[in-house]
Amino acid sequence: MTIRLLLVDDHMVVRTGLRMLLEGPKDIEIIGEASTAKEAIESAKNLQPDVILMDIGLPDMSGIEATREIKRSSDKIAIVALTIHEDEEYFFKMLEAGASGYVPKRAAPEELLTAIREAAAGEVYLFPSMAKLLVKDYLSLDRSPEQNDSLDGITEREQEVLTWLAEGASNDQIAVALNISPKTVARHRENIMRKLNLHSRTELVRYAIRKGIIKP
Amino acid sequence: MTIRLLLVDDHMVVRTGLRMLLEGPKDIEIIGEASTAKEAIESAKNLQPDVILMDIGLPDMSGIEATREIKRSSDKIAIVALTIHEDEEYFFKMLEAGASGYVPKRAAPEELLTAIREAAAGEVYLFPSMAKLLVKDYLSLDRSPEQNDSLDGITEREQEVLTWLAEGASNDQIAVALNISPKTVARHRENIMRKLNLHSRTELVRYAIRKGIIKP
DNA sequence: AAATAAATCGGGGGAATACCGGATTTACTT
DNA sequence: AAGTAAATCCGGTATTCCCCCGATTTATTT
Repeated sequence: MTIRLLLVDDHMVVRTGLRMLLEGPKDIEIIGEASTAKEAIESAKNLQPDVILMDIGLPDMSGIEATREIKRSSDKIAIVALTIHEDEEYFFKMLEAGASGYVPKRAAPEELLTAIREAAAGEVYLFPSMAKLLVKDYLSLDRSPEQNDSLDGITEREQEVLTWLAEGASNDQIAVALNISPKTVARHRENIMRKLNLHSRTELVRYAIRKGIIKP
Repeated sequence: MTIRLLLVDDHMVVRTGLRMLLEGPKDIEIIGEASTAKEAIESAKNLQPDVILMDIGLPDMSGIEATREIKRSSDKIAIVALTIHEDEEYFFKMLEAGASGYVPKRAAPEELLTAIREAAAGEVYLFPSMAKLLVKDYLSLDRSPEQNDSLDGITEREQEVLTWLAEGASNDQIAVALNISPKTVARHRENIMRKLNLHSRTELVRYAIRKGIIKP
């Protein structure tokens, strides 16, 4: 099975160079070329390639938008970005658009081939400098709903009340839900606030979101 | 400049195999071996290798913990995970521990070499199936502080008030902060709530967090 | 000049909140 | 058996909130 490939780049010389490079391997077959985003979208629809090699800097609209458009109509088509841009912004936007690979033009030919083959196989190839960015981003995120315990001595019932409070329920609503007196709810709330050193419902909501008790 | 490498794997045959593979390239020099996590931590401290090739399944403690420990004391040492595990859990934990590369044992020798070289260069190499997992995770996160535009017709002043409200300030506090009457603050709040179709301060807090106006 | 929108200020009423006090029952610990 | 902690309930009060009504000034648009 050969990989049916569509080339998208606005420079003829680049396309020609890529042809020379990619027509060597027997598992790749170039079935079309496009020099604008509009052409790319058209060709993608008509040719249904396995993989598209997509430049980002195109004359009419960016390869990112083209990627988004193509992935919307045919999700099966894998798209590999091949670009001069190595900054976070384009990279992350391309990922969001649905790209399966990201290769800077300075990369070795071998890497481009790998990216195309992995994309065709449903995998994702990221150039190491790009992978570094993504990992950095991953680590920067507080994956820290500090989940679970360590709610500083909050009892089970109080946690229950806390959840309702954080969801925005009034004392009366909670009372009905838990089948207890509104005064009891208020009492629980007071205890919670004292233990957590909070002083209003709004602080309580933020606390609950931080702890992952409720979603924003 | 050769890359000074430390091998960590509890199976001698594996280490021997890796030696055969890695002693070919002239840019890599194996300066040590370890068969347990404890040994690995020791050797890392003493030898200060450029890169460590780390197995995850070790007899005394996991390669993940060893990685965490080594990165804590010597951040400059790059660590590449080489393992049979291809599930999300180990992968993400290894990233969090500070790994610069993740290569399954089924990978081609070339890929392992690439990973080592990229890690030595300060980059990150991820095996395509792993990259796919990371991208999937990236996309799954609501990177959705839908950034401040389209706040549904909220005026500048109202946004200012909204920020204070969400931070948990009372009308009076906001009045002092903005040097206006508490009644004006209340009026702004009313307008905000009407425009956003919210009905309490708690809803307002969650809205603000969703929109990225304030942090949890 | 008229219209519109934004920002400011005010009154009033009913509801809910935040915080204080005390109390009982149950259950687990020492 | 005494003690502690949790969960429940009750009353009171000052404060704040939520929502309705109104208004003026200023700036921009038409």
